[in-house]
Amino acid sequence: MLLRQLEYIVAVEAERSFMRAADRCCITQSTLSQQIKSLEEHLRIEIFNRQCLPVEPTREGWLIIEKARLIVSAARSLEGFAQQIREERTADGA
Amino acid sequence: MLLRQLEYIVAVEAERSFMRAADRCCITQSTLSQQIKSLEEHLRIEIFNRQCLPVEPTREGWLIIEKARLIVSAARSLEGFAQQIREERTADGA
DNA sequence: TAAAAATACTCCATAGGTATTTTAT
DNA sequence: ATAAAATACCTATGGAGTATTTTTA
Repeated sequence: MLLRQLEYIVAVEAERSFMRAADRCCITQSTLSQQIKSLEEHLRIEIFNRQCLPVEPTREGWLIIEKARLIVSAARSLEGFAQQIREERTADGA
Repeated sequence: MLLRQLEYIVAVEAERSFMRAADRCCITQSTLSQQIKSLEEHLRIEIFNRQCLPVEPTREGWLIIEKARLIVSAARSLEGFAQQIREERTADGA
């Protein structure tokens, strides 16, 4: 399970479209589709229902996406925190 | 930044050893060393002080590891949650 | 029939391994 | 001297791309 794959499902939920989500993630629609499929196979849970357009999360997908959002958010927070540390370092002239 | 790399620094903090942490993560010491270096370069923060043995986190490393632990824990929780969903599914006979 | 998602390839970046060297006690 | 971490080098998996084929509405 990759952090990126969690970002992808969060993006699809937000955009309700694989194409737009791919744009947002700066990857192709093909890669997004493959990576989400790969995550679904890993978890053995279908996250999105493609039987309709626009795509929407399955009942189980919603629960996964909710947790994914927290993880993605915490990961971004870690990156931001690292940047903050670096900035404080230069401000100190260290 | 990879989820696995966060697992690696959490393991090193727990084991206070790259070798034992590698064993725990089922990878070689070499891979662990490379992946932690790669993470440190990505964040541009030195997480562990190797000038001493056993290795210990730097001042800044502690802060990163603390946040990493939360993310790793949330990721494990997501995997466990997925398993739970699958079990409920079979229990329902669906 | 016109969008959007899935798939069949191809490529290559990098996670991971083995063997060795360097470093810390 | 010796245990542990770093590094040089290699391999192979899989993340990502292009082109095309299904799908859904």
